[in-house]
Amino acid sequence: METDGRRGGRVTLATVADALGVSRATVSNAYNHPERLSSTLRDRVLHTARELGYAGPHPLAATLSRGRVNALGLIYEDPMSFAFSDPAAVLFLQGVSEVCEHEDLALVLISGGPAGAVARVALVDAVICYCDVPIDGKLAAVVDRGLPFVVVDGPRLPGAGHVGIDDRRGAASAARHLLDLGHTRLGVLAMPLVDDEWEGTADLERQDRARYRACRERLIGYREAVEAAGHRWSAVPVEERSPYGRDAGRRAAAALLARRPRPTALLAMSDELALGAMAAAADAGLSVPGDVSIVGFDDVPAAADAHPALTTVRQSHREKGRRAAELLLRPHAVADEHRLPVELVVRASSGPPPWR
Amino acid sequence: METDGRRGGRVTLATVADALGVSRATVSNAYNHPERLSSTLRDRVLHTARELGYAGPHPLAATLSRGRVNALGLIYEDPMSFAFSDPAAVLFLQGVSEVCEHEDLALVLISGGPAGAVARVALVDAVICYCDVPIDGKLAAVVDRGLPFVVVDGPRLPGAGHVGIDDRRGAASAARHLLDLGHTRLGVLAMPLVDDEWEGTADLERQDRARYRACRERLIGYREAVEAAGHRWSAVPVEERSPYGRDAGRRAAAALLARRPRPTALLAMSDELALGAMAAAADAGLSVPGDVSIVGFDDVPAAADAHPALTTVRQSHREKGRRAAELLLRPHAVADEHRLPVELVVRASSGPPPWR
DNA sequence: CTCGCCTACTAAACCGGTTCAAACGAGCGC
DNA sequence: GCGCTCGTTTGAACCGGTTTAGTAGGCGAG
Repeated sequence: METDGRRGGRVTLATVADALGVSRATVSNAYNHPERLSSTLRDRVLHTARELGYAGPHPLAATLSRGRVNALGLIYEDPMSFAFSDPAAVLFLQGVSEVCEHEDLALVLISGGPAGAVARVALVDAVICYCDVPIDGKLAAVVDRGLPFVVVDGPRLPGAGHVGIDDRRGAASAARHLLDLGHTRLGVLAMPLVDDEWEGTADLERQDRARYRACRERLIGYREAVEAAGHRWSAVPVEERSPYGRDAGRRAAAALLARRPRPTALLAMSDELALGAMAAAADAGLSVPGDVSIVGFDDVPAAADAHPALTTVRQSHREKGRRAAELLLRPHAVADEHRLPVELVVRASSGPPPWR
Repeated sequence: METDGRRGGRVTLATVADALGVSRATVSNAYNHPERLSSTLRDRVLHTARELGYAGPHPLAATLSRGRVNALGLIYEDPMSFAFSDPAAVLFLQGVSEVCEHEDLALVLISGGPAGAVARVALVDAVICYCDVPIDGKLAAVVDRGLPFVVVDGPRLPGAGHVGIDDRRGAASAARHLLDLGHTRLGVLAMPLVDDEWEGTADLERQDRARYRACRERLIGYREAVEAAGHRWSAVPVEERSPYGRDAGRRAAAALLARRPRPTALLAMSDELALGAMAAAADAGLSVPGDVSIVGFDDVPAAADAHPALTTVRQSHREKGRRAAELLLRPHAVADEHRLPVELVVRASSGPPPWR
């Protein structure tokens, strides 16, 4: 016998076992398999534990034996703090957290530089990669560790699940909407195509190098619609700004609206960019949609609240979050692909061009 | 000798040690204390590890020995998913995540019911309790486990740090602003005072029972200002709605604006409630601030973007998040108290009453 | 030549539990 | 009185590392 119940003063499961003269297995069972103990003994164990100030099995140790930590990890492309200023990302997080809540799982937000220092050691059972990027440091850490993971909006990766939308079709429907209204001079507001913080009008070569899948697809969608309408894509300026917030949209739109002839319609690759564009239009004394039409992408809540309400492409970020989390809960389904619907929502920010 | 390098096919540190005929300590050192090994041996170890498909020490096991998981926990009063629809909470999260990022810490969002099932086992070193509530299930779990924690906006708890603002003064300044403008018929929009999902006009007795510290303090602030101006507090209707979003504000304001005589100014305990109130005013065909003035609390970004821009009490949620996280990083400082500044921001949603 | 010290590495304890096969005793049918 | 089953309880292995005290060997100084 002679276990080591009192080492260093810490109260461990062994302390309790010794105090009662029972085995550690018994104490462990009192917490994890109460039905295996006589109720008398169980009560004695629990009572003694309380008396000794034992707060129950140390989660870390329990976890090591069991091999499960009951936590889902979430890796974000950029610093995690950026996610909180992106309404779409916040909705996504909400979706994920709903599932976590329901399943009694913790949600672990993993940031810590591209090197993946945190990703390498984060205590999680599986990971949602909310990023649109080829394997970089963080994702590599996940792959190395052999953790199950799901990619959202990004590329399909072998062995990993996938949740996304038909970005191309969504973008095409937005462009077609404007073209159908009679617009011929379009401008595009793009989030960063390449991860180099460059800003300016992205030429075709740069568009081709677009690194982020969703970006690339949306660009292709715009282009297909423009060309299908008989226009030249090369005549459509694509203004790229970094990072990807409202201010970026404002600056990109300012540049586009300063062109002569002025575009009569702006296609924004996100609602945040579009809302920035509305501010730029106001700055320039232009009315929306009288002088310039604006169409966004995402349909975040602020889109409907805007003045005028923003025409945009709806996708459910929350549902994406839910799906991603659920995919990880059913391991056999991890390699699944979920493609969620998109839908053009016509509101007040788009109308016929001024000359019509 | 004869270690157990290959049990069940899993590649562990022992596998690598055996393959090389060195001790496990050596392999461990190769990763954690490279300087303790000759570079020759270190390279051999790392190389063999790669060859065997060993991804490095299992974080869980490492953690058990070291006793640190490098993660901060965050407990939210309500279901975590609610936090993502509250702009103030999102800003707070952003502040926390900034620090986590900088310190290479994971941020663990803990939800999972009031019973604290998740809180009891979440793998974290310390906890931020972003809730304004006496010890309930979740917090009890934290206390039992002896984790260091910080309370934000809630009550001061012995041994725990605290971050908050002077809610009373902030509320008083909002009320004083309206009273100075000449308003005499005020109405208050309150978030839940007691956790019973009740809705209606909270009488003095119910106000007294207000369970949430911030709520209680803001109410007192309003009251003090009202009484200092020579008015009777009991004449000011306090409309309570549950939960605490924009829709709640809309409903509360609708009720207040239906009163005769109609209040000429509304004090909202949060910007979300205030923005809901603006919608209610529009519903009722009332102009803001012509027919009714509205003042919020928080100064979230949407406040400045509203039409008209919202007068409100500014506090920095992000800074609160940062402070809370930082408090936990310096253990000796955990019992500290941080009181952040508040400031009235006068914008366009408040003006003199109609008769002036 | 010897002592002491330093470097490179190892054995064994430890982190705090969980789990599984086996032991034990009691009750029961025959 | 015997063999069985059932419900409890336990010893020992295990989870996968980290760490500390200590050893072997090489080298310089005295």
